[in-house]
Amino acid sequence: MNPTEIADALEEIAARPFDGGEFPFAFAAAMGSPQATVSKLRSGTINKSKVPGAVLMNRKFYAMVTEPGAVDQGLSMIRSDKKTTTHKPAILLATDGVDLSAEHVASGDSLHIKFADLHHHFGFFLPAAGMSRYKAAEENEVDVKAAGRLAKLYDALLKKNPDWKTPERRHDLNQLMTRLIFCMFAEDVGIFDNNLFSRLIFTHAGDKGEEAQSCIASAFAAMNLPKGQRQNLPAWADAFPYVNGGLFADTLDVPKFDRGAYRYLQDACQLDWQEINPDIFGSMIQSVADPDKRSELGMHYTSVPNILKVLGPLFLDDLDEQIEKAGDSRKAQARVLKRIEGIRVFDPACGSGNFLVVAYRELRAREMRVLERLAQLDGGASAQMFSGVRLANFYGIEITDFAAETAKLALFIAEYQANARFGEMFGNTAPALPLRDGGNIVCDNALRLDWEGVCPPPGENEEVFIAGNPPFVGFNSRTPAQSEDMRFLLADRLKSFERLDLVICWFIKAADYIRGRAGAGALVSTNSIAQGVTVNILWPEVLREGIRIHFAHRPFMWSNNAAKNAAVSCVVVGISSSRTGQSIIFDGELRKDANNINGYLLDAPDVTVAQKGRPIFPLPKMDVGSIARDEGNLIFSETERNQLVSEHPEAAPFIRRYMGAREVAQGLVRYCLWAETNELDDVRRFPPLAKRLDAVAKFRSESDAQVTRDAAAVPHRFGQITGKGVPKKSAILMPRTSSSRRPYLPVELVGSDVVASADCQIIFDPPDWCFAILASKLQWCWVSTVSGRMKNDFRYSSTLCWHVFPIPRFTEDQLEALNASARAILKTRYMHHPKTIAQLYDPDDMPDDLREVHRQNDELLETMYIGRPFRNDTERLERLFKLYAARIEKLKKEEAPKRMVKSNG
DNA sequence: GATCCGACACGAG
DNA sequence: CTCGTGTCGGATC
Repeated sequence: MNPTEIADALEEIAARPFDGGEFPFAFAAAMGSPQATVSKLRSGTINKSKVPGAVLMNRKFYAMVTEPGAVDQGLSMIRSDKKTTTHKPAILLATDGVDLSAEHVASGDSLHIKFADLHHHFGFFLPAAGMSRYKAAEENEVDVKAAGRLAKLYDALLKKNPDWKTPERRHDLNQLMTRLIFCMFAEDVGIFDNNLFSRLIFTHAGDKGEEAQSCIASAFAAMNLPKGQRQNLPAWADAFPYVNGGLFADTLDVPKFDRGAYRYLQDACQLDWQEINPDIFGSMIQSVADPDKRSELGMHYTSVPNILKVLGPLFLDDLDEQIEKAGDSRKAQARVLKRIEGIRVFDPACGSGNFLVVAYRELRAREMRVLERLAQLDGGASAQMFSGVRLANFYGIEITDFAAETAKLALFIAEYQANARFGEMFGNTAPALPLRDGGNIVCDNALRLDWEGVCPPPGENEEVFIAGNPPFVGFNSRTPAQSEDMRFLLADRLKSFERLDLVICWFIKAADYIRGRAGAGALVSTNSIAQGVTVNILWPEVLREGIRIHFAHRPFMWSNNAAKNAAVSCVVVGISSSRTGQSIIFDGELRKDANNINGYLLDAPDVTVAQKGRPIFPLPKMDVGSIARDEGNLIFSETERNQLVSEHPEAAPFIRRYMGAREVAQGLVRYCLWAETNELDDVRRFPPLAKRLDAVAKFRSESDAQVTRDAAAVPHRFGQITGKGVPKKSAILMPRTSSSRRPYLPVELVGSDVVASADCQIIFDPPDWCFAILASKLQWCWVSTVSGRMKNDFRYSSTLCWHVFPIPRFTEDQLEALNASARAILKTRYMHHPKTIAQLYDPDDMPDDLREVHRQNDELLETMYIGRPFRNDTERLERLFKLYAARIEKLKKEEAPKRMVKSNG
């Protein structure tokens, strides 16, 4: 069951006469319980409640039918029932058939409604169906329902007209859908006479819709012809006004309707389309044309607050300031008006147009404010009939046809709604019909297209603002076509880009568009563009020849009203070709003026850190741990290992401790098989091990990767071994992924009997002072700035975090002092045995003595940099980046002569 | 729903 | 060849 089906089922219950004995079971069925489950519920076998008239379904809901007027008592009764604690229903609900009260147990939110309105609140009940709450559904009932009904109509039409499934016909079908939506909207808001469209279609199409095809075709044809030119159309079609405006410009085939499709069309017409939100609705009906995404129901739409994170600092805030400053000056206000009329907004990944819709709406709102102010200033003398904000100033590129069509429609609807408000305010408004020119939405691949062909460069008194939320696609999930697009765009420009996110292409293209002319752009992106290796590759290419980052939102968790938010950390980056204007960094609720915003989205010079496979300071090399590539077969839990060793004590030498990030941070214990290349037969002697080796060989031989298939021949060895794989005496382990909440990185020192997994970086047989550096605040600061991230957590990498970590030249004495400091930290940790690193470094619960020894370590180390401890993290980073930049400069100078020699030789 | 890291293919050097 | 990184995530409490 998806949300719309649940809504429909609840509507049916609400429409039927109330039957108290039946209601809980009907509700269970509406929530998607299969008939068999409902029967068991009815017979009492799985009804956990002992209260008469109440039904409790484990983890789903607890519903009670009460005496008339006793709804709230009923609810508090089941709330306090012990069974509620044991069986954890998601929803509590009590009703007497007139009123209904319900409660969402986890959040405590409650609902008090008339029983007959049950279906209007279906979003609230979704947890009873095992779904999480879907706020979009609660707030935008009409949008969800509309999307659901359109999906059914779409499916029914495709079923009846299989030949329409071809890509060419799909466009026609998509256009048909948007025209139908327009008509349904128009007849509900008064663009058409009340119910004009549905009345005429349902009168003339026959009871079963046998004539729907020709009726709709006639209606559309009429709307595309001025009255008086409709001789060839049936007389009834003359009632339609002339609409035109792109939407109806082309003639269009209409598919055949069968009874089902016809009924779904009727259902859709019955909705009150006046209430739909063009921004959200657009995203929702995108899923209509893509059955795979039906269950998502617009999950990835950008919420209005997130859109405003882009549009606000891009130009709306500036406009507001200008309006504010203009004050009582007629001339200044008129100038603002002029500027608003010259603003063009371009979304190169516009989807169903929600950025454009919001931008349009916001511009209209500001225009209204200015007009209002002007009317006050001159007593209405300058009142104007029409808005100067034209849809033609809104440009979009969208790759999927249905979304592109929807975007055009959404803009029309937004325009209509804005005009209606304009009319309310000023008493006059543009006639809704015929539609004027629409937005310039192009259905094409933005990465292949010359953007200037879509949105011509701004002329005199014009500004273009690029805004949008392009797709984030990591290299693992890219389609071949997307990879091709990246190569097409980037092959000649970037040294390595294959592993970067697709989203960077939009930044490159946006920078190209605005470079050398007045312009600005801002895009939502995954935070990976401001972290890790991407920074040094992407930003030097974007931030050249006058482009700067003029505002940025530091990473925030993606969220919209959808039930299951995409779990991704996002940033917004605004780039501009203008040197003037304050740079601003937004961090959560904070807003901070910046001198310069660099690729890490920090207020710092444009230094970006490049990966280095070897240390560029006097530090030992750090490696990534070894990778088993074994489908788990070379790895043993503690129990498995103990069992093996008790059965085959001679196998013990082949078993070693195996440590990943969890083992380091949380003290888990795992083991792995570890043998030398020539020991395959020695390992095979043990039947349990032989079995595992076979599994490894099988798994590897079926791999897509050549290197892994090759490794099938040595199943007793890890698929990728770093160096010798094991230390002589000791090793420092640094988890590759770790929580960023800890005040220090969870580094650990281990003995020789350990194999590090790829979830750890490892320094083999290190001096102790390395530990002191890795455990320092300075290292933490550096890592928090330059490391890659997973969500918001650190991805430690040797190439960015260690090999390039700036240190001063230490004296022998200083190294000795750091050695001692490292041992002091370790000793303090041991005193808290058996507490794990995760427990010891819990930011809320770090022991005082450990805190103190770390403070001393920091003081010792930092004094070696500048003769005293640093005052704050800003000072730490400044110093580190200065040292880094100087070192890179020096290396370049050393490199240059070498290259000369090479090229001469 | 907050928190915290696993495993591997695949590209880069 | 050897080595390192990313993941509009996922498991787990």
